[in-house]
Amino acid sequence: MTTETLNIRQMCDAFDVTPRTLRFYEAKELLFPIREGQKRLFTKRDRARLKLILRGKRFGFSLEEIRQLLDLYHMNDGQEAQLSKTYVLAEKHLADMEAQKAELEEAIGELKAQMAWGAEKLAKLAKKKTAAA
Amino acid sequence: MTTETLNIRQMCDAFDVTPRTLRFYEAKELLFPIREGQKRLFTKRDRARLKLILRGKRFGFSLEEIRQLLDLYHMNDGQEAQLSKTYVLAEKHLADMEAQKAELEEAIGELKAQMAWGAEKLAKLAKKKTAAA
DNA sequence: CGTTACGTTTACGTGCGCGTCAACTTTGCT
DNA sequence: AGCAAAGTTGACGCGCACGTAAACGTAACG
Repeated sequence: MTTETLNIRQMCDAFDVTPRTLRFYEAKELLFPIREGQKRLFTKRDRARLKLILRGKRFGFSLEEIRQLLDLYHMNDGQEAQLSKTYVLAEKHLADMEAQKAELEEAIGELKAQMAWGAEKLAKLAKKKTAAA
Repeated sequence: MTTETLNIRQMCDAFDVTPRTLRFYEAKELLFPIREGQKRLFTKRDRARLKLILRGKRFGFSLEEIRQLLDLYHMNDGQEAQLSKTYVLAEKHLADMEAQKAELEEAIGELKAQMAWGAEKLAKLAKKKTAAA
């Protein structure tokens, strides 16, 4: 296997974030790196979680919302009592995401239309210039 | 036609925002309500812009990014010099949005998979309870 | 004429997501 | 032993997107 854990620098390079960000996420209980002495070691689980965190951010979720969602992905068998609550939360997020997808598709359509309009205008300007030359 | 312009309260009710938000957007030059005395009147153009602003926010764009994008939607014939620049900007945003759409679809797929896993667990728990009763 | 409702400006405050020191420990060379 | 590199813990700072309170204008209503 490749290196089982990453130190903070490797983690930063791998995900293009700063050490401050990783420590901040740990403070907010989004990541749980293990300690070797006082140094952090990021496990495969942390890498999976960070990927989800960064994705969530791109979708406009707050870190707190993301933290709650991560529970679904990293639920283990000792926490079955919470599973139902987490499931309901996931349903809401799924609905959010699908709504966002629909809106995104609409927005893309509109933007394309606007761009087509702009392209036409630009073509006219180019023509004018050519004619003037 | 219905009311041609809206006062600040009507505008707030129509879009579920606060007066502070509308004034803030005006200060940032995202909206340009006309004045009747010192009171703001929001035109159809402002309503169209606000709709785009709120949409942009949901997609994670900053107000400054949104302000620049709005130029594409409200380009008039006096500003053709800027058109090319705005067009390039729009291309970037379009690429962003399509990338986001792809990622969103992937995320939705993964979340659904996780939820299926969770649903199975829940079913098992329900069974156990039934058996115990 | 007062007062109630709605709007305005000005200005300071707030929560989030980190950036940026400063001061210190630990580790790895040489 | 000495020293630089890498990492750590506070703690304060900052930009964004507003919230919130104070003090004021004005238009309408009884």
